[in-house]
Amino acid sequence: MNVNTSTSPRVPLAPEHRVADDVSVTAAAKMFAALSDPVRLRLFLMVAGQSREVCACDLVGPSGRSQPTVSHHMKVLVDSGLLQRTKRGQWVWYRVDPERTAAARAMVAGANDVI
Amino acid sequence: MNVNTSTSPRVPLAPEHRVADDVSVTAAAKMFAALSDPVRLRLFLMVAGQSREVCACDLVGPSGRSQPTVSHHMKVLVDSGLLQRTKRGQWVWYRVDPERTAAARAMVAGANDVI
DNA sequence: CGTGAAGATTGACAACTGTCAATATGGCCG
DNA sequence: CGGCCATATTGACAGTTGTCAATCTTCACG
Repeated sequence: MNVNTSTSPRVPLAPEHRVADDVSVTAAAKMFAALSDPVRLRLFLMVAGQSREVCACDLVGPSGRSQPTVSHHMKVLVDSGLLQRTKRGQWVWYRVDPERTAAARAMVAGANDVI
Repeated sequence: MNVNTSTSPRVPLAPEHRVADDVSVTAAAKMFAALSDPVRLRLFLMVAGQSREVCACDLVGPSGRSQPTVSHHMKVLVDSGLLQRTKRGQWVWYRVDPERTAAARAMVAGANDVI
């Protein structure tokens, strides 16, 4: 009944819905990479879940990883841009960067659900 | 002047703002891992940026990677849950899974910005 | 100063990942 | 059937990553 059951493609990708430039894609990929490890995602959530800054000293225990490992993970999160770091006295405090996290969320949002 | 300039920590992490259970954290980490490679993130955006399904055959060229590599990347995206796959005739079509992408976005949203 | 504590850095190692060439699978059409 | 086309799988290899023990650095405070 239908001449073209297999709906041949060739409706190529859409005019020029410019996806995103190299720079922002690379930056976004780096943020997602920072969240791609379960331990590191938990560390991020521990910070993002608070309405105030979180001390590094409160992260080692709950994470179940050694201090150097946690330090390494936090550096990855900061380098990705998702978290910000402040040293106060001997302690280090972390907080979310709202703009960068918003950018990450926007990337996951397709063209459809407009966030 | 201030006895406690260094704002000693010990305001430990917050009552029981349950962060997220093991399962969802692991699942979310898997989704972020899927987006953590620039090439793969682009592939995802090519699909997410369209309002309709996208044929696999339209992804190889623009991605600048070999067909097997693209096939591998798309499998990672599907296995993560971010994309859905349908084979129609000889062609394979991809589309976003709205619920899973929403879940991923929710994870990136801290407690503050309530999405 | 010196001591101790918080956090960072280094080095090492196993596990994982992105990539391609080669090959396999499965569907269309003549 | 037979050939072709789209996509998947396999195998191999270089590069990256998560982890810890050991060590270093920085800071507060006597």
